[in-house]
Amino acid sequence: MPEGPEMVFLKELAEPFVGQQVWEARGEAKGISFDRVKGQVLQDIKTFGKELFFCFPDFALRVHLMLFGKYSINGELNRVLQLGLVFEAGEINFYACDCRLLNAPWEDQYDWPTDVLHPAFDPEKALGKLLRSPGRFICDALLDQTLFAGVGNGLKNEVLFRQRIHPESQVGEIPASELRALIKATQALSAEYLEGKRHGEGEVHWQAYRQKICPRDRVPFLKAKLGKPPRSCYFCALCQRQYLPDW
DNA sequence: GGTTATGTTATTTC
DNA sequence: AGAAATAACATAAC
Repeated sequence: MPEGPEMVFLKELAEPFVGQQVWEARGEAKGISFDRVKGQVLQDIKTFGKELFFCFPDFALRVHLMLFGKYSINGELNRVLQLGLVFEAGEINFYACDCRLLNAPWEDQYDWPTDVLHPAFDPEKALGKLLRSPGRFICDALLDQTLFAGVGNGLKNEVLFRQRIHPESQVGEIPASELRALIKATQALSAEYLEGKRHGEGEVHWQAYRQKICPRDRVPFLKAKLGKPPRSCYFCALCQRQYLPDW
């Protein structure tokens, strides 16, 4: 479920509830006073990276699907309900996820344009932030939500493959032009996946992530846990260049 | 039954 | 104290 484009898509699915009053709020999520939510009018739905926010006048309900999160709109799943909101137009239910209540002014905690899908995402600003840690591996940097909110392990692998960059390349050794292209490709691929969701193309068509053979070189992808902390990387030893210091 | 996994955060360790 | 490693959590598929 949980990379940025999926969350924007979910936001769009839930948009019919905006402007409606919560008829019932329930679930097992700790730290949420469901009494406080009942009767409130949903003002807006926002996303930041992989986080989804149901915005009310004095607070927001934040949902993060983590690894195994599930949701159902106008239906129920056979699991422990974490958060369920019932409106006149229907209901939305969340399971196996992290749900929290954030008190106003909660929006100040987020640097919204850091989200690669935000209209104001600024590739140059991202490049500046990226270069502050020149010694880290690019596979780690791409997953850093303070740099590229919304990028998950799938997008990470895919964009590195597309740009022909080895995951264990050191940020400071990659030419700035390549980094710029990588950042723009990350933004573009996220938008492309969102557009695919909007057109009902269920699953994303991965070229590298979870794939066996490099479609360019017809050789097996290497699969390894790289980075700190280790995360699965799928990459081609032939076409993805590794940038490392000479010595 | 064991391993793996679209992710983050709390706790422990150095 | 603070950085870094480890554990924890939830769930389905192979």
